Amino acid sequence: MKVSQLLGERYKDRVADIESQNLMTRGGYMKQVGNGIYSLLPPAVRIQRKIERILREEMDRIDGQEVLFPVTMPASLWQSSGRWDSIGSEMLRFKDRSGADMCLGMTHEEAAVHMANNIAGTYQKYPFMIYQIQTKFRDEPRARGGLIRVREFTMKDAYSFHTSQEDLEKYYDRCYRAYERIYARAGIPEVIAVKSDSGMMGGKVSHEFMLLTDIGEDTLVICPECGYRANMEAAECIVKNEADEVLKPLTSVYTGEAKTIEDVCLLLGSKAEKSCKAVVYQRNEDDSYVLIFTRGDVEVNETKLTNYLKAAVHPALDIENANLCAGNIGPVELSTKATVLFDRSLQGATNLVCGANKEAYHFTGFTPGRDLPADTVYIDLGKAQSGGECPSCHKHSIQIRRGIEVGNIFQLGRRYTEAMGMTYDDENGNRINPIMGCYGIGVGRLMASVCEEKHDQYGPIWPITIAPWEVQICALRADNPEVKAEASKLYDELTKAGAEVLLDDRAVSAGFMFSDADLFGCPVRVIISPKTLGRGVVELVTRDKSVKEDVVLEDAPARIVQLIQQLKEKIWEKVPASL
RNA sequence: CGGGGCGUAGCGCAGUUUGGUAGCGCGUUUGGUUCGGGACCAAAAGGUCGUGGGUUCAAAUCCCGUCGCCCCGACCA
Repeated sequence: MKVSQLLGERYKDRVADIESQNLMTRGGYMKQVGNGIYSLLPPAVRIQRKIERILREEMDRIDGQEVLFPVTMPASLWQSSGRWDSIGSEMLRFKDRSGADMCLGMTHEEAAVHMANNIAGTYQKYPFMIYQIQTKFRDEPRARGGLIRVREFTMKDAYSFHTSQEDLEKYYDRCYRAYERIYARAGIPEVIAVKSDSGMMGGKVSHEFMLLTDIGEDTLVICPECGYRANMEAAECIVKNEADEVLKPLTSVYTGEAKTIEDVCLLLGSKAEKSCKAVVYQRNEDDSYVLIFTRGDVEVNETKLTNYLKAAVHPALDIENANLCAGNIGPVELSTKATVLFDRSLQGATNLVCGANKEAYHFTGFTPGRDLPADTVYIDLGKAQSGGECPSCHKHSIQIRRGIEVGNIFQLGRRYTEAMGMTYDDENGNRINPIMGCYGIGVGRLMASVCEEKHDQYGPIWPITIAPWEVQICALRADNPEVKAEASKLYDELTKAGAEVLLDDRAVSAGFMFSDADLFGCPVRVIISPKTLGRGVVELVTRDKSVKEDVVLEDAPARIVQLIQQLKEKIWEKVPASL
């Protein structure tokens, strides 16, 4: 490809806060069409095709069979699993000409079960996995971050079917390994797997693959010592309570206007971790109250709360009513309709400050083990916090980090096969619902994540395995006949040798050409100019500056092909063996 | 869905307070001079001022509606 022919413009000025969005917009990779909806230009499509190729190879390697599900589906398919009603407005629905309800696919468990049903009626077909690479539409309430969080995107989604939990787990591990290979091959071996909350997908075990970065939207809990890694949504919260030797009596103290934890603690000379607070939520379904008592410095993890209650909740809207309950240790009689829960952070705590069930008063000397009923149940509902105890090794302190979710794997169980009546006959002729797993990777998000991880202030530094072109030739002074001829010759020779080459043949100034080249981010750059030709050489540099050398003109094609090979091998060094 | 902001040339913006000939920078086209990190000179093209209505002699500007985009929050497979 010649830059003079390439569709797309590069821009000099910054256009977005998130670097991948900024660089990919400035570099002419994409153009926004609407909120969370983008068109991709040739460089981005080339990257996307290469990522898709890696995905296909790795899915095929774990015995996947590529299929294609429809984007538009009838409501009846989604009604058969119950999700037509359980999924909210993030699924885009519409009616066809006859008035029938339709929707755009946001995931394809239903379609996968529909396809597999009846054609996998005997245990002898199992296990098997089907996957597709296709467009999804999710009507996100708030798209942001360029390709990181969009409404329409390309996704690789895979669905496996098994006759036993053991078999699913074995396959799950293979897929886990395949994912590690995918990220390594795409040039970001830094991606880590974390335990995650399964959310509405159902099922028990699930992992998310995360790229650690400050702009990530997920919060992660990591133990740097033992390797414990979990999404904040799923992370256990363990805080230490050192019991005081002397237990003070429960005493009511006048605290006046002081209401917040900070104010009360300041007034009474206490610390947040020596206090107890109540947080009030309401169930979405009937607005009934849920009170959670936690240690003063511990936040409520709403995901864990939702999972425990098996009901969606929202922070209490009615502030007056909420205040009435908040901060009191004996709220049951105040609000009999409320569900009252005690967080594990209170277990073993002593001499706390807490609300006294009376306006302008607080208790001191509150010791849950003494002052609450003996049968009080303490549940883990807290948000893990930096410095807290690692739930795995129980020795070290956890860290809180941010990450982008670049993929996930779920053990789904029989949730869909049962609901949709998919069965197979086992050895004894019994009809059994197969067990499922599902495995997703967003292609565009992966591309943006690589950009996020691999760039400098001038542009992306694409790993050679997914770079839009492997080599860019910068022909400085393309108006010079000799430069033009040599650049063109090198372009032909490299292309013939199988390299993917971008030739900048425009008669623009050097600075302009180099800036554009930085935005293209090709791993290998060749510079030909009257100056280099005067010495009978071309300049060879890598985008990451690790290689910089002059090469004699006639040796250039061979050396460049060799360098490409070396860069590829470097990527493969970090790719683990497949299972 | 709540709060805030913005829609004027391909891109970025000024002009709106106080109504009166549509502006600037970048980019584009043509010609010339330059030439190793976003060069310079000259000329030119390019806009239903998001959109619908209203007020007015007169609306980018004032009023009402509507659509779209951005940011914060809620939400999120």
